[in-house]
Amino acid sequence: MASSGFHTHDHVKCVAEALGALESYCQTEGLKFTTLRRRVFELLLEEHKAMGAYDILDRLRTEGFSAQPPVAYRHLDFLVAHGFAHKIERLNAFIACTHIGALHDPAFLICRECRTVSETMSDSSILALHHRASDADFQIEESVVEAIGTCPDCR
Amino acid sequence: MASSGFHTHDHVKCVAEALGALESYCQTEGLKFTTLRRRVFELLLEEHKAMGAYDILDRLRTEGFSAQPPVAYRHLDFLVAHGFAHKIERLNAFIACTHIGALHDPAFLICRECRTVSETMSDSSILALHHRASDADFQIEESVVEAIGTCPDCR
DNA sequence: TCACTATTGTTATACTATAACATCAGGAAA
DNA sequence: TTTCCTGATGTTATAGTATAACAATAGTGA
Ligand SMILES: [Zn+2]
Ligand SMILES: [Zn+2]
Ligand SMILES: [Zn+2]
Ligand SMILES: [Zn+2]
Repeated sequence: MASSGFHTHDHVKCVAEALGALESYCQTEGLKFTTLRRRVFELLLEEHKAMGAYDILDRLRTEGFSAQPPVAYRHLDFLVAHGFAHKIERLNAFIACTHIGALHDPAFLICRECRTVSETMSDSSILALHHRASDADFQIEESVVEAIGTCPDCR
Repeated sequence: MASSGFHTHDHVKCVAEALGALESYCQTEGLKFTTLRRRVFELLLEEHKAMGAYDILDRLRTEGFSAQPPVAYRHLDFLVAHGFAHKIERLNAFIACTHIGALHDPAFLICRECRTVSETMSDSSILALHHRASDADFQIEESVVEAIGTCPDCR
């Protein structure tokens, strides 16, 4: 068991399921489950903490991969585009999705000390905005809901 | 009348009130209402659109002010710290607050085409995240709620 | 074989933000 | 008045984040 999203869970299973989901997604969509795609996702999955693109890059470099900025961004963007990761705007960083396969507008609890992130599938604050948006004839395409604070472990 | 937040309003009055609020705030807090503070705020107030720090800088430069990055960030940070502006994380840009003086957790509707922003005062009690946060013994210190889409004018 | 497409490699550059320190102006204390 | 302190501004340099553009490669199917 490991701490995640500020509660304990079976993280080994958590990682295995996520990797399995990416592999079968790639198969059914005709995408390649390449070494780098897998490895970048594994790095994001190691802990439930936000990682910057350049953190990823440093890890890849020590493992002997090519480590120019575009390789990190390419694979992170791939994961985000297909719903396996999210960008945390407040931190300019990335996190593995913990609700893979579910259509969702994620909301995050982010510890400013340790960068641990807990993901929720939706949040009523965005519903209020949807209401206001329809009043204004505004079409919401994407939402960012992030709460920054300190987690129990960092207090 | 001008369009703002996707609805018409008296923008001349809107600007005048905001500048007046900053001036009296500075007086009561013993802060100086300097030319640059005033000018940066005026630039943000020109339209209800998010402006990047370097957009501000370009404007200052054409007006003969010193235009090194720290001058833009210093005054933008000043406005944000005292509640007269907000940072739009999704755009790495800034916007004048439209609810000056009110304690609020703002939420934004942001047009991806024209960068026009409409600000809502979200009642933080409606955040489902707060509920989840207290379950997890997580203390929220700050929130980011942004919806990105297209406004009526850009369709 | 050939052509096509997806993926990866590489160089260069753009965009965003802050650290650190020098200078200046105004007000309070000596 | 002179000195000192504080807040504000000026300036240089650098750190951190992200993308454009194009070359090379590998696999697929005609
Ligand atoms: Zn886990
Ligand atoms: Zn998710
Ligand atoms: Zn207005
Ligand atoms: Zn506001």
